[in-house]
Amino acid sequence: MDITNALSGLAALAHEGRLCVFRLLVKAGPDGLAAGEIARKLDTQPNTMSAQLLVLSNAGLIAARREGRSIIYAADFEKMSALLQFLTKDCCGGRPEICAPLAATVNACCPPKKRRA
Amino acid sequence: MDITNALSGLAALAHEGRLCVFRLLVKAGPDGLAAGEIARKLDTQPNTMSAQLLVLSNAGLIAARREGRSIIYAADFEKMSALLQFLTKDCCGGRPEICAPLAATVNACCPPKKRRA
DNA sequence: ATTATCTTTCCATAATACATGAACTATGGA
DNA sequence: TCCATAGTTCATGTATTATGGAAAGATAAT
Repeated sequence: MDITNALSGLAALAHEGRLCVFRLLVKAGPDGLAAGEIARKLDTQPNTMSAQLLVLSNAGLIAARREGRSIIYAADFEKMSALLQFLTKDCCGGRPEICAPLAATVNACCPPKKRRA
Repeated sequence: MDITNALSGLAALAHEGRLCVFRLLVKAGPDGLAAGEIARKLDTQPNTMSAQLLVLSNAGLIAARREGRSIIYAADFEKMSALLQFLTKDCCGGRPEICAPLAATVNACCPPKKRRA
């Protein structure tokens, strides 16, 4: 993840429609959702949705695969992680208490494996 | 953190100059840096930098305080955490392995307190 | 082959964001 | 008071981006 990559990801998310799409796909998980289904859920026209999906896809935040007539989009969780890592790089300059809230959230979702939290 | 808030944060970061400013301030920590110093470090004109700082400030990602003739900007780490939490909300739908890389990064920076990691 | 469904691409219009020069405000020192 | 330093604000030209109608591409069913 370099800065160009991070910028395209942030720009892709900095748009109400696309942010909703991304969050929807994050919740949907690896199985993803069909383009038309996303458009219906978010009450957006198919061509507009297609453009939004393209932007997210170009940023690498989501990936597309064809299944019959449908095109299924799914969030790319590794890319998302990489983006967040980029933002939190050197986040607290040795002062862990600064980003403790973030750690708490992430650990609530994904508890550390070593020993048990 | 609601979606409007998140959008302004993401939009603020989706700009090369502003992203560099933010990362610089994240590294600088709570002490922050003076506006002019930031402009010099990033080789940007003072008025352009002022506009960039305003956008970040309006998004709540950084905060300003006056010290003599200087205005010191510092990253707002809580806000940053809130934004990342917003993005990772329901991030893995019960599949912790999906966002494990992020957890690893955050924990490397801010190890969980309970027991020792 | 024809038709229906799902999605994308093309194109024109409208809206928004960006960088810069010039002017302005605020603080501190002589 | 006068001046220098530190930042900000304003106006403007430019460029990028978003949207939706119309048409086209791809797949499946009859």
